[in-house]
Amino acid sequence: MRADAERNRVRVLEAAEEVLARDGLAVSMRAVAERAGVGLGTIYRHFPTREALLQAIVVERVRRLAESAGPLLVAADPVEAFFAFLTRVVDVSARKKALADAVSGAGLDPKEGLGGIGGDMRAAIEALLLRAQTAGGVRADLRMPELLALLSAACLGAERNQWDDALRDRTLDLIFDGLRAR
Amino acid sequence: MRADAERNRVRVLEAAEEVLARDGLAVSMRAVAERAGVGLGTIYRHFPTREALLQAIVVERVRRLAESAGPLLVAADPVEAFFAFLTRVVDVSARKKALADAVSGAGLDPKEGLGGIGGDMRAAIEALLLRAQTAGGVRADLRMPELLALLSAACLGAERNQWDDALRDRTLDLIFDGLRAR
Amino acid sequence: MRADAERNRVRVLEAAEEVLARDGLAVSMRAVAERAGVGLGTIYRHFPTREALLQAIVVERVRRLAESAGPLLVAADPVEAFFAFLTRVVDVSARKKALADAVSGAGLDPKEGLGGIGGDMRAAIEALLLRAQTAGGVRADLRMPELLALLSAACLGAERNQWDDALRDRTLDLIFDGLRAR
Amino acid sequence: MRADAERNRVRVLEAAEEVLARDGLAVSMRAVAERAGVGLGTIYRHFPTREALLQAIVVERVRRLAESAGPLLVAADPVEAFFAFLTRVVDVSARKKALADAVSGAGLDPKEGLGGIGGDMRAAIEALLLRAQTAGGVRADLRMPELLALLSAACLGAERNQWDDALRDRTLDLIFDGLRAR
DNA sequence: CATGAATGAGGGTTCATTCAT
DNA sequence: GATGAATGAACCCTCATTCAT
Repeated sequence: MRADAERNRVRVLEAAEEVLARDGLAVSMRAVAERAGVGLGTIYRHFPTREALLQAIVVERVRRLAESAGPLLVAADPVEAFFAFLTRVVDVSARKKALADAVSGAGLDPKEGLGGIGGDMRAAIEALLLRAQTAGGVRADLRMPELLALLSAACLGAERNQWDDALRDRTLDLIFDGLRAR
Repeated sequence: MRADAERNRVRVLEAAEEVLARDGLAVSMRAVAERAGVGLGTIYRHFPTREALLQAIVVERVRRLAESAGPLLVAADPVEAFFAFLTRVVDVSARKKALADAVSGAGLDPKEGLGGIGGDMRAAIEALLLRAQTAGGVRADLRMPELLALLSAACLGAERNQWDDALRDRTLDLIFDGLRAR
Repeated sequence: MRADAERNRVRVLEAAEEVLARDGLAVSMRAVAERAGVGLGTIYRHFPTREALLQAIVVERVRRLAESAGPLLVAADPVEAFFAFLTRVVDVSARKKALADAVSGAGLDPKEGLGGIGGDMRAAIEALLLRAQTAGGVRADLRMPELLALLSAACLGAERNQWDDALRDRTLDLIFDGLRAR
Repeated sequence: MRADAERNRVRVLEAAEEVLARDGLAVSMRAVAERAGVGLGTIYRHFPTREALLQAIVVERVRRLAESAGPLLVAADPVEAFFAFLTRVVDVSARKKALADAVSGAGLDPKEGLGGIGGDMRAAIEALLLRAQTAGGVRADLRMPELLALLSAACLGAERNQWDDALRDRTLDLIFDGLRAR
């Protein structure tokens, strides 16, 4: 039963992930259940509340993203690593709805405020920023609040307007130019 | 009766404007009707659909914003004028919900795509951009798609995270730095 | 429109009344809507909440019952009038579910406590009691709390066990014997 | 395994007993299972249906109550014994929810009708009544149907309105006065 | 024309019961 | 035998939209 339950939990999460990526935070529980090929009750067994399910997905997404920063933290070129990570976050936002909301820290939990993205994510960004600044490639006066505001904005824009790769690159290049040390 | 009808149309629009600014795109038709002191049916007489009403407001807002660009088009300092207008748009976005969506041209009508903001707005921005580039204050290679993407992103971020004036200024300064000619 | 709305309000109340009388407090809103030949939303237009609808019915029932005490308050035989009213309340309880709950003051609003039946009802009973005591037909030491407890119990019993007229009379006779002055 | 099964049956019954006493007939099967420290399926192994489980408890309760009448059947004062037993039943009703329903014989199984309380209970009451009547302390014309109706009503009232000891005594005194031989 | 009452699909959630493990 | 995960009907309630008045 443990195996079954775990399998279903995963199916629910995957289905919710997909539906969320496609339709955004407005997903209905029924839609998730159908996508997962599972009864409504099964979702509620694993997640007490709609909110909880969406949170779980979004937290996991952010966790994975933050985790993916690992190699970049020891990359040879700290500046490139910094910009690469920001690009990655925006890229995922363009492909998966509701990530931008997560990065923005709003929508799911209004209290979260600007820096409401999980501590790991924030820490990863901060570490990458510090390395890039230390390496002299990023303005020394760049602070987290503005950086997060910029990242959040880029993610929201990328999701909302479905930036394609080319537009994303050109737009981020402009932003990144503003962040570089002169 | 023509006068009556027109008066009601205006009342509905004004009420919807207010409610939309306060509560965002999730406004209910009933809320608008109550705010306007008008029956639900009256709204539907003037606007066939919830979508249509919101579109109308958003179009009007954008129109007014575009209109406000007029003086800036003949301002003494084209570069300052260009940045001032962008700042104004972001500023309004932070104060009035759903403007960011308008500028993004998405959410209401997904077909609209990136440049879905009304032609006037787009034209105003383009004209300001051209003047600023000609004056040599803005990178010559800045093109409209990226500029609009940036503006849209900033608006969304400002609305979502309720940028205060200080954060807005600091964040926009970073963006603007990336747009300046070197 | 006023006429229509009022007609529907009445239909909803009548339907709810019937269904409530038949099935008790567990009625579903859908059952009421179907019985009334009305959409679900129509119920919610008139009554903001399930609770509110049931309250309204029950309050009206109690009000009518209390009102029906009027003539008895000036009846020639105060003692007979007193017992007649109690009998009537129990009688209605046996025929219409949820009245007993109302008289018991529980189920709908737990705060109500023992004397939670509307003030009018309570006042009517108290007045009838006083007249009957003054006339010397009812024990002078009978107080309201016990009287209401007895009445509530009889109503609950009559509803639950569907007392027929004969059983009701015999049972109430026993109770009334205990209330009579010796 | 027989022992195991029997032990579980008892645990389920005890848990259901407690939960029922506290929360009334609305108990959920899950609540019972958790209280019993047993899986949901285990309950269904022993009781085919929610109804059946509740029935079983109620039957057991009534059985124990009936059993407790034993000493009273040979008590020195038959009249006092009679009233004492009735008081005890009402007392338990006030403390343990769903007993009143049991005594009323309704709610769980509507077919049961008035005398639906187990034969033992009924027999105990009848025997006590007979002794009390023979002793001349209770009206000779008191019959079982009315007596059970009264008892049922008192139990329901005591449970619903949470009679405290004082109110219970005063109310029962009134009822008992109506039952006494003159 | 204006009104707002009516509609009913759809939303989140609960829970008795079944059955794979 | 025991477990508890899965099921899905049912519940209460909201809201865009229609249409009788």
